[in-house]
Amino acid sequence: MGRGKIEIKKIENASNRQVTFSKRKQGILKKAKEISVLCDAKVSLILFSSAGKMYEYSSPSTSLQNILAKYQSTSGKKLWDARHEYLNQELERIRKENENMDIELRHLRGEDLSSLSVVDLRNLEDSLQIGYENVILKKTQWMYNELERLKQSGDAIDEENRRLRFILKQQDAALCNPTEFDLGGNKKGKGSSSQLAAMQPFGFHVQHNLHNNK
Amino acid sequence: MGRGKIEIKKIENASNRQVTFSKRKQGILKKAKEISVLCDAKVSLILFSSAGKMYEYSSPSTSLQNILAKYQSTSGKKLWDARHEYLNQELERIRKENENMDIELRHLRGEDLSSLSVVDLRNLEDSLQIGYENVILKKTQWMYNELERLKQSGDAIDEENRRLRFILKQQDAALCNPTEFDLGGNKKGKGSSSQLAAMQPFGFHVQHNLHNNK
DNA sequence: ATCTATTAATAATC
DNA sequence: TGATTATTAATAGAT
Repeated sequence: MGRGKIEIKKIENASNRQVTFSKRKQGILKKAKEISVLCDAKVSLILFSSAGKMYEYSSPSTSLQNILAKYQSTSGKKLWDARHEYLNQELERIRKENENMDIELRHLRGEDLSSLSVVDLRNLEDSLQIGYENVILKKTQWMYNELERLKQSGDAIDEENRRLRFILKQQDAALCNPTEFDLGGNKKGKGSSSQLAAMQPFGFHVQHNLHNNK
Repeated sequence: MGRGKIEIKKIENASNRQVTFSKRKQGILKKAKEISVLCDAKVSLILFSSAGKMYEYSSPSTSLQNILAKYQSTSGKKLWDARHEYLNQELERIRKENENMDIELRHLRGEDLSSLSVVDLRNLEDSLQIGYENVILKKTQWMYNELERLKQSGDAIDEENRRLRFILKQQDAALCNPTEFDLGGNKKGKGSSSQLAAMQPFGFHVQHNLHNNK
């Protein structure tokens, strides 16, 4: 029905597919209504477009729930019992996973060690060492970056400083008044080092002597 | 479509109604297949005749269960009961908990540190130190216990040794034969120390100098 | 069930 | 999108 016959296979052009879906959706929903009225049938129709939009029809005076309940008792297939089963299993699985993780976390925090064998303790020790070293590495990296950033900002401040001194000297010369301001004796990097101290919320804490007995 | 137009209202003649249901059922099932193929749509169609016979169509590669799950999440309507709601929520909650633990574990192993702030890094560092110290403490404790145990077992061996020597001496005396066996010159603790060495699968590894910069 | 006159659905086009 | 229309598809009623 239409200007030409079409083959029943996926319409590749997404736009055409969408248009066809829209038209046929209208058609099938109408058919669903008609059969339910004409034949006093219970009908449930759910459609999802390829874009994920949902459309549904449920025959009047019968909710989808009722139809599904009837579906289950008629077909013998379990819909929510199966779903229920799945959820329970999944929950059980994840709970176990969770417990294992919790134990591992406690061990890494040095708690509940009594149940561990010496070999376990030794592995834990290694794991903690590796973790510690990685953290220190990361922190050191961050500090280098920060220092670099502050050094550059310090350079900019020095530059500004020199510019200001130059302007002052020019002004002095222009006024023929040989006043000398001591601007605090700024040397390259001094501004930045005080800034750095202010930004550090902690001591350096770098300890790379973990392997001394290995 | 047909020899005459019909009004869409319940067909009172049961026989005609059944015939019409049969014909239209065929038609709507075909339409359902067609739209699912042509438009790559997910379709679920369930039909009950007034006589209670059931017919269904589910688009391939999507079970009715999947469609219903999607129906629920899309429409927000609940198809199954409060128990399921609870299971779903619980699952969601535990999954989240799980993810958090996983992240924490990775951090403690020194992985995925890039997202952390310096303060986080510092806390991680402390946590690792504390964990490490606790593990070392536990291991040291274990070793002391082991030493004590071996010492006592050594004592027992010495005791046994003395008993054997005494018996031999008595036998010698009884035989009036003054033979002297050197039983290996066992002194208290010698047996136990070699046993200890055999039982230790590793070096001592005790490192209590973690706080030297604190 | 099968047939077929008719209506309904819709593919192509605008 | 929305409307039009030439065609095909579905089906009501008859057999």
